[in-house]
Amino acid sequence: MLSKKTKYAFHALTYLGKHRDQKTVLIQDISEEYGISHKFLENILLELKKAGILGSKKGKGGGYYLIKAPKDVALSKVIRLLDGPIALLPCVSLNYYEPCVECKSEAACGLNKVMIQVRDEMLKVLENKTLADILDKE
Amino acid sequence: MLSKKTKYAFHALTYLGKHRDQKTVLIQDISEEYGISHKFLENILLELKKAGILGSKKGKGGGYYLIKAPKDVALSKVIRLLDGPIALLPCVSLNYYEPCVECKSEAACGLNKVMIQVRDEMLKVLENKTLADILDKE
DNA sequence: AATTACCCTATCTTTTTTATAGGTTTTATA
DNA sequence: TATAAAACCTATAAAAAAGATAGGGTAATT
Repeated sequence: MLSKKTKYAFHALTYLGKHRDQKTVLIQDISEEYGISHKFLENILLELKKAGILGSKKGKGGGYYLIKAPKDVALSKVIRLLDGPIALLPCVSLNYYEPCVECKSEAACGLNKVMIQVRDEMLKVLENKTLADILDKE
Repeated sequence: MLSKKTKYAFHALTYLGKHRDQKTVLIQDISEEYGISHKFLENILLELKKAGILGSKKGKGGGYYLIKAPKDVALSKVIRLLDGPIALLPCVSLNYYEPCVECKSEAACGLNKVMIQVRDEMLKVLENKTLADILDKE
């Protein structure tokens, strides 16, 4: 399951996507809309900004805004950013690889090989579905 | 990511699958092969037994054995048993459904709809890949 | 009857997740 | 230029989940 952080990130991105007509959106507007703690959401939006998905403006009249087109924000990007690996095992993660301590030989591990297939199937979906798909359905 | 419990369950099932020629396999044999705590593994094997995947025999010469054909042990079954939901959000879980508290209307939630699609794609893989696929690759 | 090994429950420790706190910097505008 | 509004930053605390351990109970086999 996704962490709340990631789920909230998707909610926030959806909200920002729906309000692209306005220059900026306040953290508070989003936090009230979804009942998310202001401070918790703040951390999430900051991470999205550092990742180049959001832009922000400080001071009065400031707030956050989408920097990318919704179709260019893949689900995989958001998940990796907030939650980490998408793969089901560390030994098959593309972005967060770690060997399994109990594994003598990765090359001879059937579990490893099957999980690589699972990962690739998952990525086919998560790399191609984007924020635009979410917005289309709202 | 899968929990260690689930990963260990797959290791144990693989080991049992590879030793189907013998009547039973000791917990200890598996725990030594993979360096898993005997007691921790015991709990896992018990759950697999309760789920009807493994059988066991008590007393001298006892141990665990596979009750099902490897091709009938889907990855999804093992994951759900030890880890819980496969879906990425509680509101799209088939087996562990819970509404999202922040969600006013599930029917109007784009995130919900997209995550249903993701879930279905994941299930396509996880329901069809089985222990037999792991064993084939060992 | 003794041994072997599964069965069960409870508890403890560690890690991760979730949330909070408090101050700093930047910007618009009156 | 003062003030208010808003993002930015860092640290810490609380809660939950995962991982691991302990110790005995029970059943079956030799």
